[in-house]
Amino acid sequence: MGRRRSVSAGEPLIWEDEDSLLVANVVEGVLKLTTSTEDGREQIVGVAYPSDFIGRPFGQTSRANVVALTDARICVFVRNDFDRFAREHPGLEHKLLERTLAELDRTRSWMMLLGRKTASEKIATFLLDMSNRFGETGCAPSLMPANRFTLPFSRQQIADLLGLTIETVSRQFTRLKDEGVISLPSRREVEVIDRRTLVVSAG
Amino acid sequence: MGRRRSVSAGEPLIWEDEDSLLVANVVEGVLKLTTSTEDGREQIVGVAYPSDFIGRPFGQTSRANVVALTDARICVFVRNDFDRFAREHPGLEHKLLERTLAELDRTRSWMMLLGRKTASEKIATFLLDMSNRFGETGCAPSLMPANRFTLPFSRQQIADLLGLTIETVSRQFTRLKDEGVISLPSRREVEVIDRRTLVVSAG
DNA sequence: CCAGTTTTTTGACCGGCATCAATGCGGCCA
DNA sequence: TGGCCGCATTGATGCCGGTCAAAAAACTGG
Repeated sequence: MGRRRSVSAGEPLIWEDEDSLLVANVVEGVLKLTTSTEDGREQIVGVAYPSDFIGRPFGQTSRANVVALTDARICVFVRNDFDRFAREHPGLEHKLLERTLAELDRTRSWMMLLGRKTASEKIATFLLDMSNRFGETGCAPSLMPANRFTLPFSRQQIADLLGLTIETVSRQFTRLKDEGVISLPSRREVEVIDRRTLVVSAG
Repeated sequence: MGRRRSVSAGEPLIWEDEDSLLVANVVEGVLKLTTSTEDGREQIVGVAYPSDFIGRPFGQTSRANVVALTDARICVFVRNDFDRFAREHPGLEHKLLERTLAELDRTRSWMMLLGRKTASEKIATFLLDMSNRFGETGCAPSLMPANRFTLPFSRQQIADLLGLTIETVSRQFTRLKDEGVISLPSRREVEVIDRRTLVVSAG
């Protein structure tokens, strides 16, 4: 009953389709969920990776914008269909509940970062987070964090994720590079050289 | 199957009880969920009001601390019992899912506040939030925000909620008082005089 | 009602991050 | 290959909010 769809990097997802709201599952790629103030300040409030669920079932509509960070493939459902199907299949609802609870946990730990951490702590936490996220590929999940990975974010997006400005993000990156903690083979690539220092300075 | 329990203001909830984890429903009162760094910085990541669910069902354990802000009554369940019961009663799981999704929405909009709003915007947003929250008493829910209410938070707790220091919170309060936007009959009481200004400055 | 304690307010000062501005770099296409 | 455009880096400066310190106000128990 789901319809496959491709979205290319930078493309926003519109959640109305033939006058019915949608929900979706991420099959491949990375997407961002953002909210913004009227004067244009933006905050990334969530990041959706493969197997993550996006959209808002059951009545309410969250007004988060969804934009693909990389080329992505998603599996779209008409919300009313999904709602009905979910109610008839408790196993599905249970899985969705577990995911939502896990997402809430992650979101709450991110609140700690936004409210209380310094710029350098934010960057360190972010890099470790990325490292763990992209280490899950291959064999045992999350046991081996990746020492080298490609960021799905631009500098501006990292800033929007961490509640900083692009300049501060850039300065922190070059500082870590100068201190030999990381190296930056290219704009989007990071290599973690001194993980211990990163862990300590993550706060 | 739930066991009633009273907690007095300031008392932390311990989630282990006879070597089994717990979950609970708030019956009366207000509680805070916090996380903190090793060096003592604290962030309130959630506030639980009557009818809210607290704790972490299904396997995972979130290491948020729960402390009662006011004297409170809660209804406690042994987690394993709750998990089993929930799986056998899809209606309950559905309700819990709806609540969790709503909580996730609220948490995400709080991320915007933490990451991108200024101190005065944070305070204005907070006051409007409180006003709406405590206006729901009586007749039609959330239609009439309260112009006068009692905060369940100390200044320090407001700071921990907004990602500020107690001094900044205090200064913002006195500024709003001096500008005639609010009045402060006592430490914990607030009267909103100029709601429009508050709405505008909430960002 | 008063001494003692905690919470809040106020003040002086400072620093981290934002802001504004300019330069550098890489990718893309003609 | 060269020129352009968007993104990223670097630099100079300023301000908001944090820090440190002290005074004031509000609770507490005797």
